[in-house]
Amino acid sequence: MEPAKPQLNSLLAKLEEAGKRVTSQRIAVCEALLAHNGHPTAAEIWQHLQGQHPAMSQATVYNTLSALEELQLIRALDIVGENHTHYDLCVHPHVNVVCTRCGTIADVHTDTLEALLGLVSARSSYQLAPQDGVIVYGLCPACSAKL
Amino acid sequence: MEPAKPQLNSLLAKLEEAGKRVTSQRIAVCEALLAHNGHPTAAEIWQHLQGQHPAMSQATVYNTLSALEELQLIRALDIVGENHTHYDLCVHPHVNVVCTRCGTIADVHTDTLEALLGLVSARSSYQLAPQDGVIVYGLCPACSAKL
DNA sequence: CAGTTATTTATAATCATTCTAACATGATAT
DNA sequence: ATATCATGTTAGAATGATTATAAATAACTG
Repeated sequence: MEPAKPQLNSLLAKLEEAGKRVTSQRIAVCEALLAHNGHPTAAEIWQHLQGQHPAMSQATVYNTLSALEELQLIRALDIVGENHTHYDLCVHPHVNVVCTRCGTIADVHTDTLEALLGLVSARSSYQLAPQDGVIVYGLCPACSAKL
Repeated sequence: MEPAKPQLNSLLAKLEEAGKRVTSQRIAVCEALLAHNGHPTAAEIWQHLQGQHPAMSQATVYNTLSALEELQLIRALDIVGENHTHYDLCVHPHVNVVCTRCGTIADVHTDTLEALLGLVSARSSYQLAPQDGVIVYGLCPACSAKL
């Protein structure tokens, strides 16, 4: 059901394919991305790396994330009410569900997404590939329980 | 098909209902919102008002937009690749389609939306009300023609 | 190894948004 | 009306995430 999480090696291989150098910093950022089981921000990645790579600059984290995003290995998520950009490791077609209360982001995988986007596409004459991103806002279970 | 654009009077009435004062600045911001046939940013509103209300401060524009958003009369849209927050005047359930190339935002009204949300809701156990917002990224007709 | 290019780093700059404190305005009650 | 008080506005400063800059470093190529 859930598509497998990308492997470190495949990320690094695709960086190399694209003519980017596979530096220790980029390896570390990729490792941190994979270690974070969620939708990390640049700041979270940088903090996570402070222990093992105290010399890593924030600019390098931003640069690496930009490179990965350009290669479509990760996807940027800008969420209303959050001031940091989050990143999604999963680039398979899926929906990101975001809680309007607490900001929690979840991934939803469904095989019918394509068909439904096809209908939206027909109404808008936009070309919608599901890997381009779908964000739905709502209430997460925890927050809706509190009401 | 397309829900009617909100009227100036109804916006102001709802501000008043909520115990907010209907000041000349707030009227002007609402007028500018309605005059902009799209998804304006705070900066665009402020620029548009420079002619008629040269004393209007940017803080007032931001404050008014925040007030309208809290009352759910407009909706904030944070778009990947855009550094300004856009606002959507339409708070009826609909999909915002965003071009990944040029950032153009379109509103799509479709009865398919409910089906999409029902599906996503079942898989995520999030409570999804369609007016909470749905954003789909893709290519607008103009950009896809250029490829 | 030498030369070239990409990458990293620290730091400064940018810039949308928010905060602050003084002032103005509108509502309310005498 | 007038005084009072809460609310709104303003200019300007502060915040803070991200990006730009320029010097130093590391990786590839021949």
